[in-house]
Amino acid sequence: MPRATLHNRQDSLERALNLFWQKGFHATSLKDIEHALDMRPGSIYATFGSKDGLFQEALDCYSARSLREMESLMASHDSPLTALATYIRKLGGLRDCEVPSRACMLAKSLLELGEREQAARDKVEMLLANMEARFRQAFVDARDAGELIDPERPAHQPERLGRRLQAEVMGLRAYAQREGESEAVRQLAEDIAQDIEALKVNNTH
Amino acid sequence: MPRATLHNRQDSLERALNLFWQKGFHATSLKDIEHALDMRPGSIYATFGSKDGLFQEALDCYSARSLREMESLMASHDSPLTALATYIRKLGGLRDCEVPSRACMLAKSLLELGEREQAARDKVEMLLANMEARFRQAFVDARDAGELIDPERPAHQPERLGRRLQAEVMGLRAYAQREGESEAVRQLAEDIAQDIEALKVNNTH
DNA sequence: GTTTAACTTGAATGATCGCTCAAATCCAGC
DNA sequence: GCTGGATTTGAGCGATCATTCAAGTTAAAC
Repeated sequence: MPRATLHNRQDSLERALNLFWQKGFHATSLKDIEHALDMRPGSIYATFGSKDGLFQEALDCYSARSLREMESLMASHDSPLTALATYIRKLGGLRDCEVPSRACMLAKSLLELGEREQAARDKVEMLLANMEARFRQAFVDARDAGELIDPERPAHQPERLGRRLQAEVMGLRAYAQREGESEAVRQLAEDIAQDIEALKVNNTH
Repeated sequence: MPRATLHNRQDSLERALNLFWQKGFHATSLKDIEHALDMRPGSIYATFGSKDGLFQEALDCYSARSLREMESLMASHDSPLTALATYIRKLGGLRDCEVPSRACMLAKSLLELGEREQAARDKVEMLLANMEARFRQAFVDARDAGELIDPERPAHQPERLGRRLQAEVMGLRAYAQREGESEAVRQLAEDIAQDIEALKVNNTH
């Protein structure tokens, strides 16, 4: 073993993620990446294969982090529905956060990528399906705990609630991408959160 | 007047819109545009000034069409809330439609455009604000007609309902951009539509 | 038929794109 | 200190990017 790598792979991926998340796939150039990672083209290609490959690894990075945060949030609440409402209310503060983009990286990529980036698109689809499955599981947990006020209603099936929540999150975060009063985003999140709490038995609203 | 224009401006704009809507701003090259409009670079620049200028005019074109459709839908229903529910249910059929993209062109552009396309971004923000204002107006009409079941509830203020609807539409259409069963999109739209109808007095649900 | 100005053409521009690879660099093992 | 092989470098590749403009084309006006 005649030489150690100069750069930490995970750290490089986080930096690349921040770039792609902020500027999108097409608007991010190799020049941008070289600067952000402090690596020369040769090293980048030796490590990640291609711009597309780096992008896909960054997507994994983003998705893993998102799922980790979601898991930690679910673990810290007894009630799945309360956890989800908290999740949404946190997104309501996005406008005042310092993040590469307020929009969801997966949604942003879903809308941006075309046929020429089929592999990355497939990955986005899979990661979105994972996220939706996690949402669905939260509603299954809620139902099994007897938390759902009307589990027989078709629209309150975990499958439909999970799907709906994913769409709400994509919509909320797209809305948060707009310039404008942060209070509007907060209110929007509050309204969505209250709709989730309204699914709960014995809720006071 | 020594020569008539060979190409119809509006027709060219529609073609450009379809291209940009499908591929996004960055992934659409002048080559693509030349082919779609059957025009050479010189004509394109003489007519529209720049790729950015053409894009912005295409945005106007999209927004005007969307507002026109919305207006026509509102006019054909006595109840604003029923009209909005119909609007959403129509979006539920997006997966089976032949459109350049299932996603909203404004949302897609909002997520894609960066600081380098500031002028276009500003235009997107304005057009989104217009659309949100139209949604808000529909809820004002519903309230003034006594259609709203609980007009005093904060979350049922027209301003908040309009904002919410815009976010729901962006979320629904982003979700529709995914590959997958068209039935899922239809159910999602149905669930949103029913929530709108639930705002209505004397609704049977 | 000639003039004239608007319109169209397409080769060419410099910049930038993602990417390659031969050479330089570096350090563990001896 | 030397050596071997993994790692890094950066000049440079061909392709493509958005854009320009001098020249060519066209049809209304006279």
